[in-house]
Amino acid sequence: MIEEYTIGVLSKESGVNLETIRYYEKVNLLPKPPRSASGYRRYDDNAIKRLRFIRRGRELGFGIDEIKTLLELADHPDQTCSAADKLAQMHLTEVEAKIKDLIAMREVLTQIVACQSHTAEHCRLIETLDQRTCCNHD
Amino acid sequence: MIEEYTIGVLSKESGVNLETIRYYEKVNLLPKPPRSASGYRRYDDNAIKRLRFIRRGRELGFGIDEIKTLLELADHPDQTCSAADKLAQMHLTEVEAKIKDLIAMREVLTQIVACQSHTAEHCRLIETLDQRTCCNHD
DNA sequence: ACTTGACTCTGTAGTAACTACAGACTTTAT
DNA sequence: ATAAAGTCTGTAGTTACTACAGAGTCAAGT
Repeated sequence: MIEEYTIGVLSKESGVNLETIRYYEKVNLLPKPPRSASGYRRYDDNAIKRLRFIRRGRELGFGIDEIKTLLELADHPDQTCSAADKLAQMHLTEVEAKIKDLIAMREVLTQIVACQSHTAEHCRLIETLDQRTCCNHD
Repeated sequence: MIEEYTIGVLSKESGVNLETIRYYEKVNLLPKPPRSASGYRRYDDNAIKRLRFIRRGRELGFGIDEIKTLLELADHPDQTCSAADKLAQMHLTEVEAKIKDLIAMREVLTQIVACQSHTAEHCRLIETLDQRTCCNHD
């Protein structure tokens, strides 16, 4: 049995925003589906699978172009996987760099928030940005 | 002594890209500086201070609009600081949320990278995105 | 004086990944 | 028959820049 879905149903099934689905089509992440007589997009189960694949990729922080590559790899199960391995490794490195940056931010912000501020003159945040003093200056 | 700088010097002194400085002016983060007879921007020490303030704010992850608010607060040292406190607290919450998301990504990616993959059919990354199995499935 | 190179000017367009309409048409339910 | 909900295309807005193009300006060397 071949089920067909409108874009609204596909959106709910895949967890991807309806407008985003059309956007994915425009950037060639999703193939153009067949249309009904009146021009409505008609999707099948394959589209759901593909869209879920994309959503999981996005949740892992992969970019559109990376996901395109991964989809192509997924379509060729006989190819070696070193390209995907490489992508995963590179992406992990980027994620780790972002975590490092954010943790540095968190450290400063935590110190700022931990202090009681009074007027803007002695405000911890503004002091920090002015680089007049730091929070733990006493 | 009032020192004057061209935009190129200001860029080096503040650590902010030259084009970014013009952009900051356009979005009203930096006041329009006076011009030389030939139309060149002329900055003073105050501009350096302000731009460094902005750079530190950006390094802490604050958005342009938030920094605008902080600059106004910094210009009014007699006001209470609760607005800045609130901004810092809100921003810290956002940073913590981002860290949480990225750590979740890192966890999955680390598992994927830790495994030896062979062909795309049994590729950990593609398996994960297909949600066929997870890395630690055996 | 002239030329060369570095600097600066304005304005526009591109980046990533969507999101939000406007205005028109179609389908479904009452 | 009508109204509500769904869908269509195409464009513009979001964030914080970055990258030009094409023109004018300044400083130093010859």
